[in-house]
Amino acid sequence: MSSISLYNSFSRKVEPFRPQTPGEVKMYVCGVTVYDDCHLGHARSQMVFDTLHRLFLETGHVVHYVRNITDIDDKIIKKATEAGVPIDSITRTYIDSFFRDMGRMGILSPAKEPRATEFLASMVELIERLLAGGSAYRAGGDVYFRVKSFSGYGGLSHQVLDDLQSGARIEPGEEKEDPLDFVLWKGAKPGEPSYPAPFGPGRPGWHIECSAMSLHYLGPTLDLHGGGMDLLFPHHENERAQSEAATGRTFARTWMHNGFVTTSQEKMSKSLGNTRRIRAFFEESPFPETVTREWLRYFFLGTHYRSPVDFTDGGLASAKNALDGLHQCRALLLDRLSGEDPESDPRTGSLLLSFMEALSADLDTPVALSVLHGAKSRINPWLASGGAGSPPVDPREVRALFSLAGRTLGLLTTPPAAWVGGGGAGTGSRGSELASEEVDRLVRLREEARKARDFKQADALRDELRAAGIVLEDQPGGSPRIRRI
RNA sequence: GGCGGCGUAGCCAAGCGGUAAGGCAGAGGUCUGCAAAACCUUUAUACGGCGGUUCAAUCCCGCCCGCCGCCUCCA
Repeated sequence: MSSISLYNSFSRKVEPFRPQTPGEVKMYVCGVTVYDDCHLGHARSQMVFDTLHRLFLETGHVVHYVRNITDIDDKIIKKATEAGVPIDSITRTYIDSFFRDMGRMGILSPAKEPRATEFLASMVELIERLLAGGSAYRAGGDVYFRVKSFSGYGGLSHQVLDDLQSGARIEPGEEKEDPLDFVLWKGAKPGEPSYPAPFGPGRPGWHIECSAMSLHYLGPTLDLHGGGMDLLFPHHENERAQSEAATGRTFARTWMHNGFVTTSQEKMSKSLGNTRRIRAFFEESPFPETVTREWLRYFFLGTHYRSPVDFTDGGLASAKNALDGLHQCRALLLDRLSGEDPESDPRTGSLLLSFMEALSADLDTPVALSVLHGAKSRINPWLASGGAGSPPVDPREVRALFSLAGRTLGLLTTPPAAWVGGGGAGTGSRGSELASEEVDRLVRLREEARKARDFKQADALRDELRAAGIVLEDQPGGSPRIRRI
């Protein structure tokens, strides 16, 4: 099995991935702040790390995967206040929404999904350690991290302190020693929700939860820490500073950051108001959930994780059509091989090897997909001939490859009978306005016309259905296949 | 201003020193009453521009042009 190499944001190089304990991976990925539904940016990020998670599992690693849920945050408080409801009614709503979205996308659950509210004590303890060590100080009711006390600051995001200095600001009401310093604990103002702490009631700063939770579950040194590119600075830089200041150990050996999803080439973000929600994508999809899931996954996996992906109808249509071809091939293949036990399929072979090599090379999913297509074009002629002669590649290896794609990429898992081809040119689909009884009636009429060789009438009926979003595909014997677009 | 990324066929997208993977769309064909679907074949003297290094550059270096991101909450 080829070894896995990954791009490390810290060194800015692709390096062999070597966990502290061979065969065991401690990975921590930043989850979401639960004040709104997740958008496609979150979808891609979670999908990238899900793929990595699956790759580790496939290569026999034990994976200690932790993904946090931020349920203490100013935006949550603001939303709750505006709605006049308790904070936990907001967080409960969006935690549910988050889990529903992850489920829809087929994201494998991490081993642990801690929430910030469950780790207040650990955070307080960590802050006290920093205070005791001189890395933090109290000012007003707040506690700040003293950035200048950590010599490696800026090392992760490759920022120079002086350059950062010029952009940093002190908000009104803050009493920082230095504009660069960031808050570890925010003292509560009158009327604000708060948690007790030795240094006064308040709430934790944004970064401290990740330090506390990862330390708790995974110890001082992570093998891998991931998140979106936008978390590199300041979030990850600050996490690293406070963690290393507290433990004196390397916080993360490998840092991974995924690229953005854009619309009209612009970053999709809540502040720009150009987001597209995951739930909306699924709810508006003309396809069943598992089909939509594969569709979205294929779309994102078609671009390397560090590059931006522009979310367009054209790209979506292309992804759906490409997937259709793979599914078609798989359906024929499974049918052909139905008498043979998949358990006896080969475990090795050049196809399987190329696929794994692609994934192992810094998660090169586009190349992995091309391996799938390559297998398809080699096996198709044999399949089309009804399995005559000797196949150009071992069909059982192709079956094994498709199954491998299912385990690692979450693709080609929908049963052939449940796959829905076609369409995909944009979501927000219309669906058909025709009731199925009406469709059946028109199809029957057309069949009668065809039998009578009244093709003019038959074609008119077909056109009518087509206009209503129903495409008919005649089959050799029997009734036509009905496809909704 | 500081730091970083990107620019490859109509569109999307790999490759990153040895002479351009893959997908979508298009074209032609097989099949079909005709279609659709499926299948087969086909589609870049060439990688933003100009210099340089090299036996050899899309891949390395420099400059230029264009686009994007981080530096503030953000996956």
